[in-house]
Amino acid sequence: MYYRYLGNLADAGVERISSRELSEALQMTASQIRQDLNNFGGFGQQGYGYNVEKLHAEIGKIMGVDTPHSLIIIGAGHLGQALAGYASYGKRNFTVEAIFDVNPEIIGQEIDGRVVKGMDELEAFVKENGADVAALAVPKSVAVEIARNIRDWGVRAIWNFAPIDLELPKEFPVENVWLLDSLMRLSYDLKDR
Amino acid sequence: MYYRYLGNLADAGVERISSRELSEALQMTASQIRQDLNNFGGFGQQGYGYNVEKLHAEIGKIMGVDTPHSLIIIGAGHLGQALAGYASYGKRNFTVEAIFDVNPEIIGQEIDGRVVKGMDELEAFVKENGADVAALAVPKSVAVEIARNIRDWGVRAIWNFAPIDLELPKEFPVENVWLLDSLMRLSYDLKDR
DNA sequence: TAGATTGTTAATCGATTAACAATC
DNA sequence: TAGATTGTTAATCGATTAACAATC
Repeated sequence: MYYRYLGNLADAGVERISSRELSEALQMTASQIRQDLNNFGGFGQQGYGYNVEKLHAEIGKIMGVDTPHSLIIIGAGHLGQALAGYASYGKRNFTVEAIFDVNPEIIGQEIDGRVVKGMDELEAFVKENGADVAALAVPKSVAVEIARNIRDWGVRAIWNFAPIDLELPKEFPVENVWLLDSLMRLSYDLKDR
Repeated sequence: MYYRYLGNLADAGVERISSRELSEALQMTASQIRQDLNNFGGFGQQGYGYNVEKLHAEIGKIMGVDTPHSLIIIGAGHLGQALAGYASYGKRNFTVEAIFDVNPEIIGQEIDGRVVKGMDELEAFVKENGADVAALAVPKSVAVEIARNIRDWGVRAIWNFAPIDLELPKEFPVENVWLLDSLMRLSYDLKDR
């Protein structure tokens, strides 16, 4: 959240910001912000506040944005194609290296300049090239098995869009993007209004 | 989280579950679970535990899943099309009512059996039919303005996929789905491993 | 030097956990 | 009746807020 907001400020040409100003924009207390930032280091300066660009860069470093990461996309259905065409990965230093699907009609097609590979090529590809993150956009019926396999083959983390628990050891990094959960929060917000 | 897990249990035919068993599956304490559930009502029974189907239904009611909701999709690019084709809305009692785009080449095309309407039809559509939720899958350069408009016209909540703060009054329900944020959490998890 | 604002400690608050009586 | 497990109170813990000395 800090990273995103500071990026916007930097784009807008803002040079410095105080914890009080940040607190108004982000709807939290200035104390909270100073505590948070201080857990990672003294990024501010008494009497001045924080330099926007420097703070943005520091938080980026903490989050690992300064390290390039490779991304492969598994499943080239609607969602997989949307993920493949998503233009902003570069902003977080990610690069899409390959896209895979089982469907023979999709294999060989071009999506945003990349030819979709068959699932039978996945094992060899991962073993040869590795992959920092695999976006899993496949039906939930096959997600668990694919997840287990790609982890064994060398994928380091999974960005999971299948609405199911992947059952991997809990130290293995998984980010679940469960769209229905967020839609359900809206249905809750709409109650009794 | 409870709703999702209990749904899986129900599908698997599990009839009853105790807070202790739930706590093992969900990686939290049994105390926590009993506290959480009791805040909404006494759904369990001493000596027995919780009836899976009943608890699932109760949580559904709390979340508003028992009320049907309408959904419109604004922006029929890759992401909008993926959202339009997403099959599982019914599970949360949502129905996709219409899809809109500005691009003349896309307008009139069929996506999963629905004809894409032009953005110039949006105002009339919303004023006439209303919409509980609008999924906003448009470039961030136009997102803020569209958001302001559709709220004025009668959309009750926004499911926002544009990576920008929509600047709506904070009592208006907005769920931001910021994919790069979750990808960035993975980049953080991958640090120093 | 005076004003501003951080870094940091202490106080407060709320959330989590533990414990156990109630009861199925 | 005995065993199991909830509902709920009390104890603990951690996170947030307030306050202020340090310092730019």
